Amino acid sequence: MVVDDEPSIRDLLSASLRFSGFEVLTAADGQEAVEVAERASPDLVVLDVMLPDLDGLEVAKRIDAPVLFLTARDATEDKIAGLRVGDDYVTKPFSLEEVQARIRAVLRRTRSDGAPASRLKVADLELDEDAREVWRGGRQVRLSPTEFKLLHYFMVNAGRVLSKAQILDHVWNYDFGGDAGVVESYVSYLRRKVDDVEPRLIHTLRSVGYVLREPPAGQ
Amino acid sequence: MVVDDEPSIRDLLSASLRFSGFEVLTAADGQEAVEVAERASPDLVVLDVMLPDLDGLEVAKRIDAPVLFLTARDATEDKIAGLRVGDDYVTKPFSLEEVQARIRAVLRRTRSDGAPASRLKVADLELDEDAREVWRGGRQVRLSPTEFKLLHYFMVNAGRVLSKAQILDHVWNYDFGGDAGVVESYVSYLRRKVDDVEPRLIHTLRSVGYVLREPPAGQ
DNA sequence: CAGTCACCTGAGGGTTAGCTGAAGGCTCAC
DNA sequence: GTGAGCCTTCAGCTAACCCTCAGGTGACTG
Repeated sequence: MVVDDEPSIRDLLSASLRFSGFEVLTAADGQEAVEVAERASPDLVVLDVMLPDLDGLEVAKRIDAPVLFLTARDATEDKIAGLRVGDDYVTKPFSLEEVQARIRAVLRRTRSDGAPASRLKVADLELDEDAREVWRGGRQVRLSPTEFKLLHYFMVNAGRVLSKAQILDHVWNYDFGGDAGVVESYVSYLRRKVDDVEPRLIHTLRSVGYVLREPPAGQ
Repeated sequence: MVVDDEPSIRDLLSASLRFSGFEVLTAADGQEAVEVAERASPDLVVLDVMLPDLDGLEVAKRIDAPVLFLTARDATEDKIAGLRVGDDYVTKPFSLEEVQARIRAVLRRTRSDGAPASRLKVADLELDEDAREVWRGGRQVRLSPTEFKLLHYFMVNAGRVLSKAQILDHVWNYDFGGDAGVVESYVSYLRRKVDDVEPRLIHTLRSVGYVLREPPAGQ
């Protein structure tokens, strides 16, 4: 369930989550959130701390589900200190990558703790979401936060061609005004750090976008 | 079993304990506590001394399980003098680290006393929960209470990345209003005391958090 | 084959997260 | 009351990081 009074944020999040295969309900204020949660008992609630009626933390108390808070970058520390175990938060403006990563982490933690081990793998390139570690051919590689988010987005969508606009929308904050040049820069960084050996995994499709995949045998 | 009339405390504790792998029942007052305990015979009861109906000590008498009392910081001494062998207490406001440490200690004492040895170990860093002693590379290190709680939290979660918010929520008291700067200070203290030799075990993940782990061979 | 366009990448500046020394206030023991 | 140890805040500093820009390179087009 997504709870935010701003329609643009609500739509952004719910569209992105639906696309990723989640079932999504929405609510525009605290009152509605509590009611919907009671009827539908969602697995997780994405909840803006600043709501027109009730305080987000108050809403969280009345809901029996883990919560991912959305908060302004400044007003955080003190208030969020009150979050329960299992909850988490993301500061606005966020990127969709960030929100989805946190959602998955919370669900993984909450849900039956037996299995997870969140490891993505493409050829000899491996990424551990929990430990935030990346390996190429057995060698560990250190990535900056943005590099990590970008590589993660590539690996989740391995084999799929991603346009620079798509990448910008998912990996960078939703209010980022800059141009696509920054994507080129970061692809360059990633190539140097994790794609400097054969087989090359990050491929450019001129005037279309990028794709991460293992090249076919005869190439 | 967690017994407290304040829902927020009840939720905080039961969520935290479930997350750590305990099975948790709850009760909101003394009457309910006695009933539930009779049916379910819990291994241990976390019990608020101040309950709306019965006195916590009265409840404890009627329950056949070790008890961890929750008490206000002041009203302690005289009252708690009445606790039985095997029981223990924690003053409000507590930190989750504290409560879990005491719970484990009580269970260890109560349960078949064959196998305690509560020693955590990561690389050449060792921590004894009972003795509250810490060694690095054979040399004993003196830690303040907060330093010890922080290191303990790190070691219990060795290999897992912990955000400053998570650390704040577990190691500091639940009503601590301060900001995350204090975590940085304490990490700094810990580094000086227990992580001033190779291999470094406490690692910073910029804008993510900290992790305690043995660095991989190739780095 | 020349011109154009998309992309690559090195360099540089502004910004921010985190580290740490210092200082003030608190508690507790003596 | 006094001192020691402890907790917390704060500010200056550093290093890492993010983004921009511009020159260069290779690919496609006419």
